[in-house]
Amino acid sequence: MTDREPGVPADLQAVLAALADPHRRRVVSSLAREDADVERPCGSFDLPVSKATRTHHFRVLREAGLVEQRFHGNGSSVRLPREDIERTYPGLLALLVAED
Amino acid sequence: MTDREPGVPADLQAVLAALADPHRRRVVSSLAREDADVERPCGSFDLPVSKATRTHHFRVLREAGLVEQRFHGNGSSVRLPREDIERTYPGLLALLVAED
DNA sequence: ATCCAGGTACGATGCAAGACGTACCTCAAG
DNA sequence: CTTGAGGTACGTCTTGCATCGTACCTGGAT
Repeated sequence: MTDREPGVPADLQAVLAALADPHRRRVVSSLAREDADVERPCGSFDLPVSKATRTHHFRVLREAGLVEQRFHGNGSSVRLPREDIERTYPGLLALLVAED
Repeated sequence: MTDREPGVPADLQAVLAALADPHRRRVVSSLAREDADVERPCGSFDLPVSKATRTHHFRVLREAGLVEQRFHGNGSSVRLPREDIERTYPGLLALLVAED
């Protein structure tokens, strides 16, 4: 089963709301720092929260269009739709990468 | 008077949290669309909220370093520290201006 | 002096959102 | 088949935050 989300970033309101959470921002900036648009398992970001909460955060990111999530049965991975984000909100990812 | 170091935007966390609110984002993008760094009375952004709430929002914006607020007795005005913001978070204002 | 518009401080309220436990699902490895 | 890891759904708890009313302050206009 190769489900993919639409892939178009949501409105700026949703995007900023999603990024206003430190855990979610950390996921996105972590992906944005990768060399390419690599697909990473959701568990590879060690978020100090429970499984249920992690599911919640990835849902918010997905619905904001900030990640594409692929479900493969007993696991799931995320990928940063860099092109789409960059086209809609140019410079946004650079801001996150520059942090710290 | 919670004055921070003047002219320096706060960390990205505070900035994004401040911009996650539609009313506050509207104030900033409205200022960012001005021709120059003009000083505008706080009442000139017609926010559909009470006086107390407006005070609250301007405080958040001020503490995030997104506006400079000048108090002149019985009134107050805000100004966008465009240079400072642009230096710390290049491209941020452009994102807000581009919003419909 | 009085009034009023513009602001702040404080306290209260209502709701959204983050966090969690539990139950349940699916697949892969034993 | 059984087990365990990774995920989701649901209900709940709790915290944070936007909002407001009220009281109070200040300065300009009447």
